[in-house]
Amino acid sequence: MSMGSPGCEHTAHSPLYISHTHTQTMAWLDKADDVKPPRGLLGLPELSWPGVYLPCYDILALEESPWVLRMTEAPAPAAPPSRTPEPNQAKLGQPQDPPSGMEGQVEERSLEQVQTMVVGEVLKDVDTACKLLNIAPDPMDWSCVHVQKWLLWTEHLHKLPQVSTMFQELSGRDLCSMTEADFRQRSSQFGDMLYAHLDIWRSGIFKIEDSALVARLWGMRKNRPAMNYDKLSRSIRQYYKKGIIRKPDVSRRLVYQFVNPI
DNA sequence: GACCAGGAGCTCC
DNA sequence: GGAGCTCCTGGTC
Repeated sequence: MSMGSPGCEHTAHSPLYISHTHTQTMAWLDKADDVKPPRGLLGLPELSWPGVYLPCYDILALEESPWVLRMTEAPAPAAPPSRTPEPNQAKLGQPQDPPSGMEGQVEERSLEQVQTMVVGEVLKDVDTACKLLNIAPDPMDWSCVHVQKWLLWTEHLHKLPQVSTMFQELSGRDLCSMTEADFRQRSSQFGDMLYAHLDIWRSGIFKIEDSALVARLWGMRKNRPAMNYDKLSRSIRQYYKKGIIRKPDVSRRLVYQFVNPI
């Protein structure tokens, strides 16, 4: 794959890229030396594709809310400081007594929604960063320059101090081989946050939780009322030929993987 | 029964 | 002509 070369000018897709409705954004991204993320232009409609599951965050997006996730394997990344309007968000990552009754359900739902928002926003940021920085979606392909670009962008996005200076001379491969403890060693305050963000970048695999629901919503999006999963899956298989989607190496039912563009 | 894979025909732009 | 939907057959789990 050639996308890893420094200065490469291609426009990379997000690991979660499904289709391409952001032509307007692409037009100015190509000449973006200024890496300030366009906060108001982060929209990527397909990222809120309902009924899709992300293994590392156990995310299931439903029709009523863009993203719903269940925390079973990994915590959501730390909330960006600039995106913390809800009081509940301060509770992320903190141990809590299990809620009880209606009040507990409401609180749990609020927490889910906040977590949903955070992860959804981070996933949008991934796609935006790929285009803004001209870097590959797969961190394994990053050069040292790309790593620094990513760090500078993350600094800017989350108003961090100069963490990039603590990760110099590291390629993407080096970065991916580091543990969370390694990250914390380099930045005790923000290492875990950076590690969580990198973890999202490394995720290319998703699972369809409710095939019927996904098919129904796909039909709504495509204005095909008769859509069902049989037809949807046929469409997905068409993406195999285009190199957009494939089955993971260990094939499982309803599990697909986005393919990095060449 | 549900999912997977792929061929072939069709419609739409 | 390409993209995507639809229908179909056959296979696997």
